[in-house]
Amino acid sequence: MSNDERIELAELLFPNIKHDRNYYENMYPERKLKEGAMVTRFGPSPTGFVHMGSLFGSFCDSVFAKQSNGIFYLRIEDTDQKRSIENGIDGIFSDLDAFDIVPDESSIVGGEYGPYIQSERTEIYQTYVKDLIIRGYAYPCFMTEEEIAAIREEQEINKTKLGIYGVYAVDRDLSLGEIKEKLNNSEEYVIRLKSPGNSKNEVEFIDLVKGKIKFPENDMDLVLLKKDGTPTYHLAHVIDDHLMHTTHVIRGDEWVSSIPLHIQLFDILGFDRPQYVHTAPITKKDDGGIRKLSKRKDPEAKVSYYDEVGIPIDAVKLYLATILNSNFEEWYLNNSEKSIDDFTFSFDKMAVGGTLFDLDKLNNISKTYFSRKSGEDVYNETLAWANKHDLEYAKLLEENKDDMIKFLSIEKDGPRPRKDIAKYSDVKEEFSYAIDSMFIEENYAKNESNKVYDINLVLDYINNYLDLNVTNEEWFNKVREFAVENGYAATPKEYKKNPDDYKGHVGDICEAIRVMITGRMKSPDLFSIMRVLGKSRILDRIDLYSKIYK
RNA sequence: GCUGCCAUCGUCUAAUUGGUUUAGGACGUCGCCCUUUCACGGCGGAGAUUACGGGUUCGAGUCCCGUUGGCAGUACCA
Repeated sequence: MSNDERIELAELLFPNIKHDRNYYENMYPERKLKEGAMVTRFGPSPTGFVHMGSLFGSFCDSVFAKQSNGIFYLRIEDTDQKRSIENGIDGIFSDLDAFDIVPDESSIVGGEYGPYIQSERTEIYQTYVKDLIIRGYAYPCFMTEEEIAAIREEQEINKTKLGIYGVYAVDRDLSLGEIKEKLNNSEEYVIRLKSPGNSKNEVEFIDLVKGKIKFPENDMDLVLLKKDGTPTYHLAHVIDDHLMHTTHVIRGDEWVSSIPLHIQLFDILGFDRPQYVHTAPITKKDDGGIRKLSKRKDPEAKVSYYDEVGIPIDAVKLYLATILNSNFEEWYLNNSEKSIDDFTFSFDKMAVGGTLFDLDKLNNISKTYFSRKSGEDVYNETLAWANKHDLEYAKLLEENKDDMIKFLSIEKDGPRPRKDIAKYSDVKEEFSYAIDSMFIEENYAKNESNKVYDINLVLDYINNYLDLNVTNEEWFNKVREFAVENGYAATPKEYKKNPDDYKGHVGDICEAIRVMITGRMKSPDLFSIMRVLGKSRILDRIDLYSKIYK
């Protein structure tokens, strides 16, 4: 086809495209950012809610943009209208928002480089494709699905590479006359790349996490515009990331094999290539095999799962940070005052292979997260959570605010704070003794002890020995005295030496008190609990206990 | 089939870029200690002949080749 014929073809195919590419090049000039600032983007399809994998991706995007004083923007990739679901976009925004991942530019907050929804950029894509046709790098392809399937079958039998390339790209050299004829017959077509590549040549590129990768050059005539004039991911990626001036394309590593195509497209279009960062998937063991975490099969893949179960969002982010950079975990352990924002992430500390999702680790991270929070913070966060997921409990929390904070603050100060809560829902369980109205008979059934304790002994102690206005040490010494007077050993050690000489030891007395006033065998510091409760509530509980066990 | 990536304790990983490594840490697990219980903390154990085989080298977890295994892509889906 001659130059003039290609221009004629381009006009024929895209009569409505009036601008040329310079129009857009001028409309979206280079960003004015500091040296080293990264421009990253998250490009979800509105096909459902955000899952762990894409949350991880967007977390990377935002972290690297933030720490380099760059820009993180969100681009909705909805070029496949068949898969898009209703409210899909809203779901993405609300999920990201819940994790405090805030794009600097998006279809909601706007920005100079929009529109940020691909379905609104069709004209832009077509402008560039029109240019490609004029320059002989693209052509209309009229192959039907059946024809393509037949080719594929043939290729499978011959065990050659699958796809439309070389001799299989039957429409790549159609004459203008032939094309016109098909157009007049209203045959449907797509626009394919007329790949200038040769698979015998090698292309090389640097991936910032995987390093140098070599591929055979792309020689496939891949689809650029679909039958409906909408772009494929490949085309949209190249044009958008160029026009929006993305510096670092961070995406899942299922894309690495398309790299030869993408860099070819960048080159043909005369764009600078971005840096590529391909991240390993988060995986899960399943039936002996390993697969990506799946929204369908794994509840923990759903980002909303964590909120439902009561794992703090920041704990999840902390976990994401530990799988993002292998040196983060140790840093966080050694910097108890710092937060994720204080850590400098780097691409070379990212895992190359897939990472198995480890709920145990998340749990542990969540526990240390809680241990570093003050009682008041734990209270406030738990209340906020309960307001969403357990209104009844939320009400009780509000009614018992002062007490709750006191209980939650026990053994919180000092270098080794308590580390017993992993989820907001644990608070209700672990602190079941904290709220009077929840402290009912059934509580005692849960104390996992079959023992029946000596009520009179405990009453004697409470009435005649307990002084709540002393130090913990003074208090415990008193308990010791009381124990000895009643035939109990002062220490467990003494008891163990001569068990026959005693009825038991101090610990047994504490256990009796603990079970009666908390309903549990385990609790934070007993004396602290008693101080919060006060004598009369202690007596009430003993009274309740005696009703059941007498 | 073709193309590419990956391979260190159950899991996540470290190993100053080939040089005291009896391969380090964290999570999990087990035991002991601390202790009025639990949690925390401390100490310790089990758990990896660095997938396997060859090569280069004075020296290999680290470099090269092969094998095996896992993963991904191979769409008018992203």
